[in-house]
Amino acid sequence: MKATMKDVARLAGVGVGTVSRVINGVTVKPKTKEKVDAAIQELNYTPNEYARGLKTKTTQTVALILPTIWHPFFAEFAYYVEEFLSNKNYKLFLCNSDGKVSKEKEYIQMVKQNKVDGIIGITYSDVDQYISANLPFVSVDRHFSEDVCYVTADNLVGGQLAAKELVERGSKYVAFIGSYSEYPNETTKRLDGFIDYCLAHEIAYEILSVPEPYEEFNEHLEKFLIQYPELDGLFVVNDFVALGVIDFLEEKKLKKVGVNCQVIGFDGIRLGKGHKKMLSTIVQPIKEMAEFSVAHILSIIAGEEVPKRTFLPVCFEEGVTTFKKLQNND
Amino acid sequence: MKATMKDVARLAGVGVGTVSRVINGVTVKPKTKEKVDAAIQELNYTPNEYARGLKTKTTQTVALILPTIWHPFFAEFAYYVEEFLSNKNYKLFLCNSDGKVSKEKEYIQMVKQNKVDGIIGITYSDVDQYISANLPFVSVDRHFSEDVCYVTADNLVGGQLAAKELVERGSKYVAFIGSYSEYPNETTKRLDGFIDYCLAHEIAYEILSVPEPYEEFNEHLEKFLIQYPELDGLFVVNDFVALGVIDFLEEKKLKKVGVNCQVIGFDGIRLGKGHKKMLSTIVQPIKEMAEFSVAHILSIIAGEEVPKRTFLPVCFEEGVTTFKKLQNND
DNA sequence: CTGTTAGCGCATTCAC
DNA sequence: GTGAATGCGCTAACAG
Repeated sequence: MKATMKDVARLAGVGVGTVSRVINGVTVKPKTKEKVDAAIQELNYTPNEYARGLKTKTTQTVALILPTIWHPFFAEFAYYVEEFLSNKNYKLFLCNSDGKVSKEKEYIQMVKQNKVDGIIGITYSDVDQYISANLPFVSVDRHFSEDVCYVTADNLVGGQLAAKELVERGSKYVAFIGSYSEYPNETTKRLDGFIDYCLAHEIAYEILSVPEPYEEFNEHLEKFLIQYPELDGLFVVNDFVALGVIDFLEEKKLKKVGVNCQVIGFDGIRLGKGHKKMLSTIVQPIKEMAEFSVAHILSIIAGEEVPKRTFLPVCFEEGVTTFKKLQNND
Repeated sequence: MKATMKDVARLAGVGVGTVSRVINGVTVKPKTKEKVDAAIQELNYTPNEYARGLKTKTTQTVALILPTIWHPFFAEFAYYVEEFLSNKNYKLFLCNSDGKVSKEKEYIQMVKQNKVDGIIGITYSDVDQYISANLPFVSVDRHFSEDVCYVTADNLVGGQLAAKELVERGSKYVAFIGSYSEYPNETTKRLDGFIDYCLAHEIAYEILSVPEPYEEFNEHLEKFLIQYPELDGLFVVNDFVALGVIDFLEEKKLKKVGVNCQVIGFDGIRLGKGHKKMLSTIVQPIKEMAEFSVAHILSIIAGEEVPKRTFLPVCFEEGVTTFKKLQNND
C-alpha cells in the first residue's frame, strides 16, 4: 500500500540503515545514494513522521494559543508566527481558546502527549498553574508569576507616548478609555503609562475603565462623555474599540474627531491598509513580536537559554484622528 | 523521566495491555480499572500520541491551507474550522500559502507523511496535479478537474442577486469591478451571475476586470469611472476591494456613495461588526461553509461517501451603500 | 562505509 | 478478563 523504508531498502538492494542515512543526509557512498534515491523516486516514498517522531522525540511542531483568530491583531500575529516557523521547517497548530481555560489546558497538554515541541501563547485567563518554567512556553503580552519567557510590546511606554502625543498636539484635558480583564496582563500597563505622563506633566485626565466583557459599553461611554464634556483627547485601549468610539462620537454628534477632539488607538492593525481614513495609533511591532516569539520557543526547545523578558518598542503613527503637531519641543 | 505505559502497568501491578484497555475504554474489571486509574493519576501519565498514531495510523489532525490568515474572510473561516474540528477532538494545522504552490505542496505532502489525516484547502493556484480523488481533500471555493469534494457559496446566484438588488434599488447603469486570477476559481462566477441578470433583464452594464495582482488597480479604476461617468451601481468582487473603491470614489469626489451611486460588495466579513457605517454586501455563509468542510473531510477520512459538490446559499445584507428599496415587485 | 539489530510507546492479537 | 508477545516505521548504536 504505502511504501516504507523497508520497501525502499529492498528495491535498492541495501539495508534500511543506509536508506535512513541518505534521508538524513549522513555520509553515504555516492553510488549507493543514487540507487537509494532512485528507489525512493520509484516508490514515491515519504518518511512516516510519526515513526520518526517516536524515535527522535521531536515533532517539528509548535502550537499557537490565542483568544480568537478573528481579531485582526491576532490574525496578523499568527500570520507571522506561521511564516517564521515555516522557515525553520516547523508546523503550526492553531488554537482559538475563546478565553476558555479548558481549551488552553487541552493544548498545553499536547506537549506532554509529545504532539508538539512547544507553545506560544496569548492567554488572558488563569493558566498559571499549568505553566511552569520547565514547560517549553513563550508567553506573549502576559507576564506569568513563574519565570516563564515572555515577549511583549512596551505597553508602558506606549501609554506614555499616547498621552504625550495628545498633549503635544494640543489636547488640554485627556482621558483613557478601555476595559480591564479579570486576569492581569500587559495591556493594563497602557493605562499606567498614560497616567504616568499626565501626572508628570500635570495634565488633567479622566479614566473610563469598564470590566470585560463589554456589555453596555456604549452606555458607560455616553455617560462618561456627558459627565466630562470638556475632554479633547482620548486614548483608547485598542484600535478596535477606538473605531467603535469614533463611530459613537459621530453618531451622537458628541465630538468631531480630528476637529475638536483627538483619538489615539493602540495596536496598529492594518485594517485600513490602503484606506485613507486612518486612525492615529500606537503601533505594536507585530512582526518583530512574532519573530522573537518563534526564535525563543525554538531556542527553548533546543535547550538553550533565552532572555526571560523581551520588550519591543512601540511608535506613534499619525492618522487623521489627531491634530497636526504644532511645534517640536523635544 | 516521562512516564510510559509500562511504568503505569508496573505500578498498578498489571500488564500493559490492561492499561491500554482502560485508556481506550475497553471492558475491564472495575477493580483493576481503579488501580490503573490511580497509577495514571500518580504518575501524571499521558499517552504518547505519536506512538499511538504509529499503531493506529491516525493523527486526529487536519491541515487548513489558505492564501493568508490576514484576510478577514479567511480568518473567520479558519476560526470556525478550528471550532468544529475541536468539537470532534481534532487538531488543526494552519498553512498560509501566500499563493505559493511550493508551500501548498509541502502541506499536501503531510498526509503522505502520516502527519495529518486530511486537508481542507482554499487554493487559487495550480495544485491540480497533486490533488487526486484518493487524497483526503476538501476544496473550498474552487472546483478541481478531478472529482475532489468541494464546498462553496453559490457565487453564481450571488452575482445575480447583486445585480438584482442594484436594479431594484434604482440603478439604471451598473458595473462589475474586480479582478481575475490566473487560475480558475469559483469567484469568477460572481461576474457570470451578474452578467446573467443584466442580460436577462436588459440592463446596461460595464465590466472592469483587472488581472491579479492588483498593481495599479486604482489607475484602472479611475480610467474606467471616467470612461463611464453615468454608472450608478457598482458590484465589487469582494468587501475588501469594495471598501477601497468607496474610499477612492470619495477621495476623488467621483461619486457620492449611497446618494448618487450604489455599491455592493461580497463576503459579509464582520469587519464593521458594531460599526454603523456598513457596506451593503452579498453575505457568504462562512460558518456553514466551515461546518460542511469539516463534516466532509471527517467523513472522507472515515472512508464514507460524501457529496462531491456542496453549494451554500448567499443572501443580501443591506448597509448604507445602497438606496432603500422602492417597491417589492417579486 | 554499510548491514544488522534493538528498541521508541503503544494497540492488538493470542493463549491462559 | 488479563498478561505476554508481536510489530507499526524509523533511528542509532554496533559490528563488520
